[in-house]
Amino acid sequence: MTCLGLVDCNNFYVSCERLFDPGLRHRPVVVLSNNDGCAVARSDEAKRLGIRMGDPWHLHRAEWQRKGVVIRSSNYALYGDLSQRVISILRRLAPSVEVYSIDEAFIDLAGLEGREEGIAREMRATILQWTGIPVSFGLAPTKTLAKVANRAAKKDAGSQGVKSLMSREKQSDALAKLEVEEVWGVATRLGRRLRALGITTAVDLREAQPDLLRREGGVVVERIGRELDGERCLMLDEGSKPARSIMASRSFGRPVTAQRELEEAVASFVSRAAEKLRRQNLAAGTVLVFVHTNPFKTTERQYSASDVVRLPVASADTSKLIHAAFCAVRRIYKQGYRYTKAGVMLDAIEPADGVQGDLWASADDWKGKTLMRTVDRLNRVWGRGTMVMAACGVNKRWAMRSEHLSPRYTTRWEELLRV
DNA sequence: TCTGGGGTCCTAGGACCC
DNA sequence: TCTGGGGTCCTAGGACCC
Repeated sequence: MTCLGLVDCNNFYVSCERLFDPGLRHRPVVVLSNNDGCAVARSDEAKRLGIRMGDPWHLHRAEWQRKGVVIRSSNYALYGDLSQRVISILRRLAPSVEVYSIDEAFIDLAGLEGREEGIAREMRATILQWTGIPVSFGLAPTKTLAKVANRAAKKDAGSQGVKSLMSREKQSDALAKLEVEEVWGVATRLGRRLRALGITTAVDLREAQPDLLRREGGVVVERIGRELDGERCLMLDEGSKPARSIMASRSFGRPVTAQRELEEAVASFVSRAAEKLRRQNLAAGTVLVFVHTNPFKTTERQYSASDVVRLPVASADTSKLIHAAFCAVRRIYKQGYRYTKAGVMLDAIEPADGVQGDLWASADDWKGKTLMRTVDRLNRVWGRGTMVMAACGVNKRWAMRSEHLSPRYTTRWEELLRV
């Protein structure tokens, strides 16, 4: 059985702040979001005080002060830099690494089975020594189980930051203790539906029939169930895919009412998003603008709207994108409302050289050369690991169109042709 | 006065084509 | 003008993640 590791930096933003201010150690620390809006990271001490993710600062300010909580505004440049350092060490130590988020990565430990715990402990010590960032390792045969393992590594002090769920018995133990909503990919909505079926713990989800899960929650939930059962459905994805959408948005510090002000904000969002676009050598085909009033002010009149403008030709040119965005603003702006947030989303993204984003092989050609050529082109254009529309598995009724017929996806044409 | 800012994937369903 | 199977492509919106 092959082994995956999930490496997760502990309370990442807080750990970063502590590196540069050791006086923060052993104290309750909270890092706030942009505009100092709400808590986005808490130290263990802060968590013990009952401070939750997303707690708004302005509502808890006095209370936190009383409890001696140290507050920090976020510094994403710093976190990004430290994240890169951790990742580069991982890349040196592991054969393949998938960066999942700013503070998490999956690593492949295939071929190291039996020694994975020792190896993880060594990696952990190295990362701590070289960067000062404490990390936790979860080891398991699938990504979803590795998530469970990682959580156990953090919760269980005796594990010292490394937890292996490579054996079925250990998996059963850990899953029995886990509420279904705590499984990666299940949140309140899906949790509610699963509970209605009598599935209340992660182990229930593992034991459930895949076709039941398919019927109730689609391919996503089926996949989660199989993954918990030790079947690998989510593969390690090393190739960093080009972005499919790029967004820039902000809450305003104070309510905005004039169209003029909205336009100014939108123009700055577009220019930021366009920069990101160009840095990745991409162009956008559509520009979406959204605005809304303060949803927390239930007594005020609410309004929210969005509008998409299609460009005749995909572009990364800031002025063209701004022009499109202003058309959208003109359509959605209404006088008399107090806007507190707006944003811009660039979509229909394609490589700047003008090659179309989606590549198709029609069903007639499934066994033929066209498919091979399509996948080939796909790999050339997008890099590897990006084809998601192709499914392998039972395939009698291709009329299902975009329904994914298999819980597994692949970009390897050998595998596609085998279907 | 003040409640983040990004993203991804999947599904349903409509318009349209041969 | 209608029938109908088979298929493409796109969009909106839901759900989730960090």
